[in-house]
Amino acid sequence: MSWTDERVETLRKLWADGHSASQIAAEIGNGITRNAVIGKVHRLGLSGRIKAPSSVAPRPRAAQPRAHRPGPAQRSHSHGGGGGGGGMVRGNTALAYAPRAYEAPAPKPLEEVLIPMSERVTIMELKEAMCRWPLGDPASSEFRYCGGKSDTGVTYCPYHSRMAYQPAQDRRRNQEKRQMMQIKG
DNA sequence: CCCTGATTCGC
DNA sequence: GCGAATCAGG
Repeated sequence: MSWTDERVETLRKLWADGHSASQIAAEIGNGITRNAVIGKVHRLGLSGRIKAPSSVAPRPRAAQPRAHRPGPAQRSHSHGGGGGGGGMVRGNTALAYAPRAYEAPAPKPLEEVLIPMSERVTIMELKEAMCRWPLGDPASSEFRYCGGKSDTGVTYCPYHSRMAYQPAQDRRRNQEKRQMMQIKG
């Protein structure tokens, strides 16, 4: 199998959409591994996604003499290990951030400008039937809760309930894969 | 431990 | 060009 134009298109789309390499590999399937995805991403020149340059230390190159690849079934138990020798999807921290957060001069939350000060409540004013959606920095004295009306025992108001449960849609394909690695060893 | 992307380099 | 092995970080 090789990288067809169709696969490259899928790769670019998913990568730009913030999917992790292992997720894309699982999505394309057909023996495409996470490493293959990353390698292709580099060759396509779209590797630098969202990370800040200072986040990754500039490692010295040509300084890691690696033993020649001995064979397909021989590998030392080191760190990483090529993604676990078939490591698949589970955590996906890449989905946590947007693919365009590299230039954010205003770290202020969006809700802070949308919700008037008068509608927000402190933790002391918070009642059971009030929305507990956090606003701002919890370590700051300016920290407030939404305070919108919510049913007793319900955490959020209808508006924030949607936001809280929005990123719950794709948790399917990794189920079988994760079981394979669970039962091994 | 699990994961992530980055890089190297034999093929 | 491809991708496994490896590295480095969370």
